Amino acid sequence: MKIKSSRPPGRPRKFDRDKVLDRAVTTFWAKGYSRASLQDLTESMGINRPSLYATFGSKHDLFLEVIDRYSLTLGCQPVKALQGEPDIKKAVAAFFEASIRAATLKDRPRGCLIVSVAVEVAEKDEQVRTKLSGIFAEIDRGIADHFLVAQDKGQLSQETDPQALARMVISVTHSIAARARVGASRGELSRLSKDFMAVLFPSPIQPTG
Amino acid sequence: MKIKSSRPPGRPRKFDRDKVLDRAVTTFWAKGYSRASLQDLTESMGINRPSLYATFGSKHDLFLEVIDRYSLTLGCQPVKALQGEPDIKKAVAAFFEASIRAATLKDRPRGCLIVSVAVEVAEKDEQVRTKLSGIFAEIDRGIADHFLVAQDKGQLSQETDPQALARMVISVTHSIAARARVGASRGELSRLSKDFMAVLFPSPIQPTG
DNA sequence: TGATTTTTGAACCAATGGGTACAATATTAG
DNA sequence: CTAATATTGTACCCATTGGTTCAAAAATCA
Repeated sequence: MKIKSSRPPGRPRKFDRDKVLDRAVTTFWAKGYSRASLQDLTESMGINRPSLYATFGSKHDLFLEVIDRYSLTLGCQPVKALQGEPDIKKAVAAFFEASIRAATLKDRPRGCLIVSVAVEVAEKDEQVRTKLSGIFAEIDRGIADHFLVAQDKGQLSQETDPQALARMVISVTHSIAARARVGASRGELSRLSKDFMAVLFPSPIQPTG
Repeated sequence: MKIKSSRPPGRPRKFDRDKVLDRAVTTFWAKGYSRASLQDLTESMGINRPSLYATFGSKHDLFLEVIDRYSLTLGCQPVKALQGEPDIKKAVAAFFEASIRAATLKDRPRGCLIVSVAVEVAEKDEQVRTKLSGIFAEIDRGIADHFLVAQDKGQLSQETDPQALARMVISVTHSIAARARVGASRGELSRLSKDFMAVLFPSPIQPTG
């Protein structure tokens, strides 16, 4: 009987796949797909070209993986923040806050890798477009489901369309990403999100919507 | 006394400046800044490299002009549609419709040159970032002013913050641009805008939106 | 006409692009 | 130990990049 060895034969790789992937995320996020050169990428990732190609296939394949990696780490934090908050109003507020935070991190590029970078590529790149289309749908569904549950719990009027509310909330984050990228401050972005909160959850006594 | 000649001395140029600029708009819009090569540009514009450089300076300068050109032509159509409609609700509807149309034209790239392309570049390009920042502010102001006038005409509650409403309406178009770019249909985008209309202008008695 | 001014077109340039070949190295299997 | 396997680093490949040179062409001015 063979015991599965802890390590496969051959020279072991010097780097952690996910760690260098995270570096690639930042590089693509900052420079965009085309202006992130192999030199930029290998330097930021701390590996050399053959390692990159052996591990990820090509620059394009790497970019596809980078999109997934971003979605699974930073990109999903707003949705997680929303899902982690039982009260619906607080959940939306947390969603916006997390979006603003993610789009204005100190040591990261501004905006969103998906909205501010990958979307640009989507026009001429069917693989990217298909992937993004799936990610958009997934986010829509994740948030709509959360609102549906809230509706079942009686936190949301039966008149409200959970899907519609989800799309609206997401559109705010798209705007946050765009505005953050061109230099908007956290304060400005917070104002935007507060405006929406006021409209989506009007206080009962307020005379006009 | 010298009569100003209709044409300056020297060989006349073969092309119309704005016309070739429009072609450049489409090329940058489709391919993004970096993947639009000089070859792509000169081919689509129908001029050769020295003409391009003599007329526009460099690829980068051309891109800056392209952003302006887009803003003055296609990009401003939603705002114009809004301003052309006296009734406020209809004005917002027209704004959304024009945004959707501009983002899903048959013979043009999808999305918005500003939101889907130039914003990506903004991160590492201060000139682009500054320009976009100004354009964003201008759009904000243009729409907020329109709402302010509507408020004076009594079409909008005094409680409403025109600037806030402007930002909200604009955020929808940011989302429209992003979603159009990844393949959303006009129907899907219309649904998004209708959701917003329903929230921004709730009709008390109307049974269906 | 001839002098002047400007644009055009083709060819050219150094630098950079993504991607690879290959020998050296580091590990496991026997 | 030796054989087999897989990664690393250097150095290289050629296509493409943004940008330029320069003579020919096309117009105005005198």
